[in-house]
Amino acid sequence: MTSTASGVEPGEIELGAVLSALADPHRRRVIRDLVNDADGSERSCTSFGLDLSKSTRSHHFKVLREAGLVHQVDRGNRSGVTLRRGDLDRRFPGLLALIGSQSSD
Amino acid sequence: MTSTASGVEPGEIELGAVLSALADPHRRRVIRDLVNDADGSERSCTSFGLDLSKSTRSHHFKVLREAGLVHQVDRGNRSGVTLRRGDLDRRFPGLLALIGSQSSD
DNA sequence: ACCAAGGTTCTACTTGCATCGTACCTCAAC
DNA sequence: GTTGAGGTACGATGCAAGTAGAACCTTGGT
Repeated sequence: MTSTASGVEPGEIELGAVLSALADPHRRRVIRDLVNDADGSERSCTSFGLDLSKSTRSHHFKVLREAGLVHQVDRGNRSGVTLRRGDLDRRFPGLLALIGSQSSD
Repeated sequence: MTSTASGVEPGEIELGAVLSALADPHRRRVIRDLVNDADGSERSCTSFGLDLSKSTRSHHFKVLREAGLVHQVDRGNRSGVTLRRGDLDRRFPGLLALIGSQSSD
């Protein structure tokens, strides 16, 4: 029903949760791709080419969502994942640029 | 014997390891304190007020060392911990500033 | 010479986390 | 309306990580 879906408040984003989320290579790859996408672009969970079972993939997006890194819009069929660029740049300036600039490690 | 003690090469510092290291609150606190210290200042492991057993404390400094975040000089009695500010700023610009600016979360 | 304090290593325990399979839901397409 | 694909939730499992205690080493201070 196009709800905003379980994300923390902009002011509640915690550095520990963000760093834990970004410590995982798969999740970091998702964020890197989103950073380098056009601003506000919406992608589905499967579009990142993660080589994982779909339950594991869903889990990782839940972590990203609960850490406050992405918004996820329920479109019934698929789900629209967007980077919370504004909130993140405001709270952790330079972080997204850093993630986006890394080649793959 | 004042050896340089098990640190990765400047070019070998990996973002994943750094983020994993910083995901832990205790380790993040150590780095935050070091960032806000005078440049190149050397501190002992106990000087950070970590409420942990000394074996656990030693473990955390090993993680920081192996991730490339700190150098540790063996002075026999105590140990001199220093932040690898130059290497880190060069490789991950903005990261240390980010950690240093966080109050405590 | 002794003792206390700072560190490291080893071992062990416990918790957390990544992973997957299954079941279930929603919608788009045929 | 049935099927298939995208997602979520739950339960189970296996490995990684945080924690601490004990034994040991080194050195500064008494």
